[in-house]
Amino acid sequence: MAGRNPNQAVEKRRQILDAAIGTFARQGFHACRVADIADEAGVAYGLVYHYFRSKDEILDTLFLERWDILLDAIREVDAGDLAAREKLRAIATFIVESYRHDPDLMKVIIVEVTRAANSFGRRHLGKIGEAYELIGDIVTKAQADGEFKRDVTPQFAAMAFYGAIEQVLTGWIFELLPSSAEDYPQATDFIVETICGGLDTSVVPAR
Amino acid sequence: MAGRNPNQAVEKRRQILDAAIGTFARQGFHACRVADIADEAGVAYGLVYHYFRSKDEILDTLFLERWDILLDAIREVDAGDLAAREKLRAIATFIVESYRHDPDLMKVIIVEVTRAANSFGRRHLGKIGEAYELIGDIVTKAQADGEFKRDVTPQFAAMAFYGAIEQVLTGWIFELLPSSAEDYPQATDFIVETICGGLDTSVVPAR
DNA sequence: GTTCAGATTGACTCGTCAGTCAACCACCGA
DNA sequence: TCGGTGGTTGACTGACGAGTCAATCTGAAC
Repeated sequence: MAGRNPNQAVEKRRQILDAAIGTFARQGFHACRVADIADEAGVAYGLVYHYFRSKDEILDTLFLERWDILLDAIREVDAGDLAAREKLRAIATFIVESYRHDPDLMKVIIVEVTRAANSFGRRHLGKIGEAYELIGDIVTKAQADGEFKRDVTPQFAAMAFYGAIEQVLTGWIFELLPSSAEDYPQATDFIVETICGGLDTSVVPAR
Repeated sequence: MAGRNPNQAVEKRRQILDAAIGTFARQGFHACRVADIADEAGVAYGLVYHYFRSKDEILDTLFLERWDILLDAIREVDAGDLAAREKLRAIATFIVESYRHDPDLMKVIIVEVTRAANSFGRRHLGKIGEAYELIGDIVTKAQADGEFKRDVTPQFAAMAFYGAIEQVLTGWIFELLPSSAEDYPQATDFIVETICGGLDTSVVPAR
């Protein structure tokens, strides 16, 4: 099963990454030992270091793999010609669906990287900030078009939007919010409705 | 300077707590050693263990001290008879002012506890959740009064509101958002305006 | 069948740090 | 002045876990 076949090396690497997702999600990055990852992957301790330089590199890999997909998704949404509200809905949907599809991975990314900017995420602050900027760009355009009002800075609007999403995911992760199948699309609606339409009764004709 | 005077014991304890705020904020909870806290407090290593059972207990103390103040503040706001939007504004103001007044402490609380629900914050999930519930109560009442529309669950609205605030603070903490003196009240306005009024142009008469 | 590169193994090393503890000291009351 | 309570000290211990490495295995190539 040796290195002649490059696919098998890739698979072993993947196997370790997948084990790491589970282990990080269950125990947290700091609490889990490399031995736990190796055990879960059904692989010897040393092999982890054949494929990765360090425990950190495993988490880096998991984060970057997924975050780049998110950034691409946002860029693609932005490039389309939907209304701003629909663009934000598409982004919220993408993130919520990512969570529904692989909650452990999203938990690791949010808990250990995105919301751990002090310890681990510091290294990725730039990458994380790119997402905020892309969302801000959407708001900027919407304000120029008159679709969004101008009294909130795009930067702050982006933070409010992203923060609301992440908070809801965090609520699911730690079981502070209900998360049955029908809650996912509903939560997406709630977030978009709150951020775009606001909570006030006002005159908004609703979605 | 010994224990006869109980005030001096309290002061020493405080001295260690204050040193811990600085050290945790600068290096992060995991990266900083108990020796760093002792050094910063100008105190011998062992004395830290005279006043606290463990490193964890120091962080617990910092968090609980401050979070209880926040919960009280929210309860007090809720008990008043302001309009819901003004209640939310008062809460946002309180949190933002807390940050302005002691950014290091708020950084520690947010980065090491609130947003670290997996490692450290797990122990305080209940306490943290109380804040969400209190905010949710405000929304519930506002919906009953017709001030807020009913198509967003109070729970989700609370998460969106709190998430937006925390995200903005995080932006300040990691210098992803401008944070000069005039940005604080403005940010408060932005958050309240976004969550209550929404980003849409619509017919909202502005704040 | 032999060779060999690369995969795989897991016992071991080595640094780190939270927490302990025995000694020391400062102040108060008698 | 002396005894003692309790604050204060910092060297030491013990556990733990990331990362190393020499030995072993595997299968492709010839």
